[in-house]
Amino acid sequence: MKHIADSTVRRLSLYLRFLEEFEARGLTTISSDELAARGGTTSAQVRKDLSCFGSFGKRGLGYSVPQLARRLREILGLQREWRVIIIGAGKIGAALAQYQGFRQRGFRVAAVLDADPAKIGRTIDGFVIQSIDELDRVGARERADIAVIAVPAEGAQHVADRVIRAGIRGIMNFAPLQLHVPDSVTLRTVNMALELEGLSFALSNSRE
Amino acid sequence: MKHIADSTVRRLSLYLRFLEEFEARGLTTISSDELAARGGTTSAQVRKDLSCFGSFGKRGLGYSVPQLARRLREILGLQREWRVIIIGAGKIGAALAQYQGFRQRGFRVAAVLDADPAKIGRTIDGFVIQSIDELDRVGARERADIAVIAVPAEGAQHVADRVIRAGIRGIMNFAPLQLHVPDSVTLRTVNMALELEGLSFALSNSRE
DNA sequence: GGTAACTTGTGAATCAATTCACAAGCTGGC
DNA sequence: GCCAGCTTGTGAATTGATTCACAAGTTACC
Repeated sequence: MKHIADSTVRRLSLYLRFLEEFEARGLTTISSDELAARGGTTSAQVRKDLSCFGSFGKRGLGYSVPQLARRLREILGLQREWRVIIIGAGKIGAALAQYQGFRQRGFRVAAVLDADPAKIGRTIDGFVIQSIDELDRVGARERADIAVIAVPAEGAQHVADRVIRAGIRGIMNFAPLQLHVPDSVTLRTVNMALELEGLSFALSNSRE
Repeated sequence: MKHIADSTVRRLSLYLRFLEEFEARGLTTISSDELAARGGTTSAQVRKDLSCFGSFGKRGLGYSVPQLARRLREILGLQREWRVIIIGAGKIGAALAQYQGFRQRGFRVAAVLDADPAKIGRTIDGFVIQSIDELDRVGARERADIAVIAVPAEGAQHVADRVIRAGIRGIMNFAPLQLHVPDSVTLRTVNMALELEGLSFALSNSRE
């Protein structure tokens, strides 16, 4: 299959979100124009995005809401459950462990790990915090697919290396730095500082 | 000035992060190659990014670390303090209110607001939670520059509209949906579900 | 059955971002 | 002062993403 751009995948997720809304409202068909309006893009973009994976619409009519939703879930790999390990039981890790949005969309938190001996054994939202030295064991036992790295910047690359050695191939990084991972591993980084600085730049340079 | 792409601004932030590290280690010059290696990009990219704003390097030598860092802080608008209002005192809002990374980079949390009467008056990390109906007043009193929207998806667009009406021109959105804002307002969205689904897609389509 | 009104899917064209490649400039050593 | 060794800054080339534009297909209605 041809390579699919990140931006395309992001938009597919958005489309799916809208489709689920439409589904809940009992609508059965939707046009690329309607999807585009909701996502802040254009109808041509919507059609191009979808055309990467086949043609699901009916000319003159649009797309079947439930059918397209199902197809998008397949494409995004959301029919199955993904098992997530959270590493770092600080503020962010704890917030994520409790976050309902994970579970709702098929991402099940399987364990919470931390390096701090003082935290090990305590519970967060039902999870007993385990030592990060258990990473290999816990990862294997829980058949973890994805690791969420929510540790301070200093330790993050080291943690990432261990995660990869444990055979986990998806990493979501909340540490405020750029991790280096091999091509076989998929990395997404959420860096609040970066986003804020983006706002800072835009605000600084807008009123001219 | 020519329009600067988001991706460029993001990289500038990254470069600044590295420069600060180098500065702390007492290094005085750095080449585009070294910056590129850290950021997972190429030296040509680094030079192009910087060339949007002038030429700061010395041929044959590289860039002065403190000088380039200062210049990047200027470009990104980080010499001044930005005042942030957090709207939504749930899990995410609370985690953000306590997050030290904000303060460290010149973003001062000025207030925390919520719509739930049961929460108003309670404190989070020193902030008395105020009613969202006070938005106009609090925004003006605190001279807020940026609003962080950390409310459930249902209410988010409505909150955004009020934020904009209150004259706030920068929005960082944590609600899992696409907000619509006029061009005069700068919006950044952090959508965990989107990122996770990106991982799901990549993992589903990698082992072929 | 025919026509009017829509909407998709997609090649072609445009617009944007990244990479290439090299002249020009700086430094240190002799 | 001159040469060798680096490194920047930047047009040109390439690669990638988005938008345009339209043929082809579908439905509703008379």
